[in-house]
Amino acid sequence: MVVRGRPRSFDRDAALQAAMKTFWQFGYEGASMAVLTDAMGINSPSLYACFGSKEQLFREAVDLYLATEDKKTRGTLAEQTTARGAVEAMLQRSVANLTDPSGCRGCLLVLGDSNAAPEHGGIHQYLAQRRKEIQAALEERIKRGIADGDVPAHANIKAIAAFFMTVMQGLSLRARDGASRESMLQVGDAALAAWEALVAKPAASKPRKRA
Amino acid sequence: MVVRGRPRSFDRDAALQAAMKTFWQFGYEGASMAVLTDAMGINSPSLYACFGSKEQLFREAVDLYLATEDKKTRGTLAEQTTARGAVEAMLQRSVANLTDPSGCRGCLLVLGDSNAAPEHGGIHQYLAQRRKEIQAALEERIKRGIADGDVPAHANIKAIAAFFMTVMQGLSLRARDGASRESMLQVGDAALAAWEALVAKPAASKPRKRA
DNA sequence: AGAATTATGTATTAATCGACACAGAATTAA
DNA sequence: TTAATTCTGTGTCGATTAATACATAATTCT
Repeated sequence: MVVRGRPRSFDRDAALQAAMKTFWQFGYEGASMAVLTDAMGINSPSLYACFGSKEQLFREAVDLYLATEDKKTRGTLAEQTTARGAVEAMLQRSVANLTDPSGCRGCLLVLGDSNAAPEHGGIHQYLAQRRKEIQAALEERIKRGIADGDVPAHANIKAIAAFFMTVMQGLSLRARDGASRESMLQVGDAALAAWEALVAKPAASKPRKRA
Repeated sequence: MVVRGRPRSFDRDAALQAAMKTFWQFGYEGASMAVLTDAMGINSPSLYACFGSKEQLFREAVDLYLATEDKKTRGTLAEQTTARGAVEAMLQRSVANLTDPSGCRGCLLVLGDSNAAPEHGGIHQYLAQRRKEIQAALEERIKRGIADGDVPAHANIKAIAAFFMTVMQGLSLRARDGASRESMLQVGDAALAAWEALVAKPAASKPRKRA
């Protein structure tokens, strides 16, 4: 099946990857059409004809990000033999990703919709959903740890996953602020230091006073 | 000393507070002049005559935020008798602040410059400096814990402070995403669970393999 | 070849951005 | 009262935003 009219003069995949890196670096609103078309090497009519709109382009860029950058991080979850090892590897892999030397610091999923413009609620919801999925994957990995026997059965899975997600989101902000990889690894280690206490403590109502 | 010309017809402090809440809710770029002047109840020439520019207004708003909202959080650091208690109180106070029921969720210092528009580098630097000061205050509080004897002398102060700052920054993001106060308190508790391990471990080079 | 189809480049659209010109209003000083 | 001063409201400035109109180029189908 051959397409009929004038053939496209640019590589769609390459243009999408350029768009992804641009969104990664500047966020959704920060990546203006002028910046995007310049980075992609095309004019705006070509962009709209090929991708529909800026928002649809962004969604495709996010999907590409998930399929490439983020997949490596999530892959580490499955590889490790214990839940703790998986979280440790995830943190280290995440820091490596966040301090990308090519200039795209931070996580597209976290910083892409950083300014909450109400008219771009679709963007916000789309990313929030993706973040939710990642947290769910983390919960599943911890649950597997219970099945494997390396995590106590009474561990508060949701709280533990929320904690490590919060740390990774905070690391995204600090990466964008120029934090060194070394200092971020230290933060990851510090978070991991909570592991034993977290899995040991049952999901009790919070005792605000302690001995 | 009486001012000469036509008197100002609005309350400067009230207008500044309205601006602060607007910046708090929308961030620097999200708070457009139209939104600001509407919230402040004045026209843009009055805003410029009174505050200079949008950027100067933002800096004054940040200062007001520090002097009011954030001061309460920092005050808890000094009140507590131990460094651990101070961090615990800080986390709880921070969560309360981040889940402000008036609709301003998250921290102005963290989310105010969320989109890194290169032309607004001054805004970014200003907030980054304020965040740095807060982290320094946290380091000082832990250092005091060493002096008071409730923190081991070999504790890695900078790493501990960076860790809890990272958690609080992550909590800002999750607050903006609508996380419940309950879930955020759980995250704070989880972070605090790392305390004993953190202060116990000397600032050694990271042993990536563990028993 | 000629019609049909699709992409490209130039130029432009309406809307919004931050910022300000200007005239009139409100006050004090002389 | 008159001049000087300062603030207010209307209106608008040039720049930038995302998104297209339009004519032309390049390809396939008949």
